[in-house]
Amino acid sequence: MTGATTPTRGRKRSEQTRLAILTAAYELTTEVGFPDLTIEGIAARAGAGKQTVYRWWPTKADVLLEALALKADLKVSIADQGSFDTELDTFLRDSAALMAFPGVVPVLRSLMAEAQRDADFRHRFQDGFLTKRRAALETVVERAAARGDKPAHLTAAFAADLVFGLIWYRVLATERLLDQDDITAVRRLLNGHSGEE
Amino acid sequence: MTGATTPTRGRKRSEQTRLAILTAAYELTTEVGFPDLTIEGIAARAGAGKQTVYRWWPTKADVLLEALALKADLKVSIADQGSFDTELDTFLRDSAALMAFPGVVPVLRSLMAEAQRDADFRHRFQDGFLTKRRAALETVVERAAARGDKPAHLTAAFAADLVFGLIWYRVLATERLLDQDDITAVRRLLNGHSGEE
DNA sequence: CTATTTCTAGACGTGACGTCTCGAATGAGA
DNA sequence: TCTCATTCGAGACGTCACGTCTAGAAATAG
Repeated sequence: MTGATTPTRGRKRSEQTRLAILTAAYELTTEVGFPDLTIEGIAARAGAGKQTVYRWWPTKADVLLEALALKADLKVSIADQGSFDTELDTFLRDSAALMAFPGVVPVLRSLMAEAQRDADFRHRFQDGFLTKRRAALETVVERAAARGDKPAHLTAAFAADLVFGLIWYRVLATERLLDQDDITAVRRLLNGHSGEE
Repeated sequence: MTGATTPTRGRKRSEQTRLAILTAAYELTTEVGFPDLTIEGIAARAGAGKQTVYRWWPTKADVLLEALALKADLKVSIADQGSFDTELDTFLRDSAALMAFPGVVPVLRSLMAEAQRDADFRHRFQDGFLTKRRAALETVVERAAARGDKPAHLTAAFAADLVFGLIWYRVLATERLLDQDDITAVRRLLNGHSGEE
C-alpha cells in the first residue's frame, strides 16, 4: 500500500501474498531482530520473489510499518468522556496496552531507529504513525480547553511532547514500560496537582 | 579507550592516531551521515589502517560515542544554587546548549538509533552517556527533596524520565529543539504551578 | 484474443564487512 | 645495546545482502 497506483488492466495484486509478506516480516523481526532482517529473508519465508517485495515497499522498515498496523490494534479512543482526566487516563491505558502487545516494542524500536537513518522513511513514519497518535492526544487536550477543564499554560503540543516523550524514552533508553504508577503520576502532573496533597 | 588492557612492553598506543580517528569519524558523520559512515572510510580519512580502528573500538558507533565526548562539552553543572527551580533552569539551559553544538544532534540521533539495533552497544551507550546525564538531574531533584523544596509526588526517576523524554522525543521524532518557552513550561510544570496563574 | 500487469525464481555486479598477513616502527626490560 | 612484545599503516581475502535485471508463467480487463 505504499507504492504505485492501481491500473485498470492486467493481473491484480495478490492480497494473499501481501499478507504473507507482512506476517513474515513481523515474525522474522521478533526472531532474528531488525538488523538481521533482510528483504531476501522476508521473500523467502513468504514464498514470494524479491521483486514482489521491492515492487510494493521501498525498504524493509516500510514493510514493518505496514505489518504493525496489521498485527497490532492501533485504534485510539478519542471519545468524549466528559473530563480531561478521564480521557487522559483512557489514552494512557490504551498506549500501555499497545506496548504490551507481543512484538510491538521491538518493532517500534526498530522503526524509530530506522527513522534516524533514513530521512525519507522518517517522514513516512511520522505521517503513518507518529502524527496520528499525537493528533489523538491533542484532541483530548483541545477539548479540555474548550470545556475550561484544562490547566493553564498547558498547550496541546507541549502535552503531546511530554507524554510521547515519556513513552518513547522508556522504550528506547530504558527497559521499563508504563505501569499504573506512571499513569497516575502523569495524570497528577498534567492536571496540576503536583504541588499539594 | 573501549577495548584492551595496557601492556608494559611493546610500542605504545599513538594518541595522535586516536585523535585523528575520532575527528575523522565525527566529521564524516556530519558529511555523509551515519549510515554511510564506514570503518574503512574513517581509517582512510585518519590515515590509519583498518586494523587500528578495529583494535580499539568494536563498532563505528563506539568510535562516535568517544568522539562526542571529545568534541562536545559534556559537562553538566550540578552545583548547589539554593533552589530547585534555579538548578533545573541551569540544567535545561546546559542541555539546550549541548544540542546547539555543531554536529551534536546528528551524532546523538545516530547513537540512539544504533543502541536499538545492537544490545551490547546500548549498554555501553547507557553507561557512557545516558546514565551520566540522568544522574545529574536526579541529583538536583534529590537535593530539592532534602531541602523540602520539591513538589510532592515527584520522584527523581520520574522527573528524569519526563525531562529526558521530552528532549529525546524532540530530537528523534520532531525537528524542533528546546527553546526558551519549553524551558519555562518545564519549570512551571515540575514546580507545580501548572494549574493556576 | 490481446495487451498489460503481477507473480516466482534467480543471476548479476557492487560494496562494506570483519579477519588476516605483512613488514616497519616503537619502547620497556634484560 | 639487544631483545622481543606490541602497535602501526597498508591492503588482500572470502562472505553476504544489497538493489537491479531478466525470464517465463499466470491472471485479468477490454
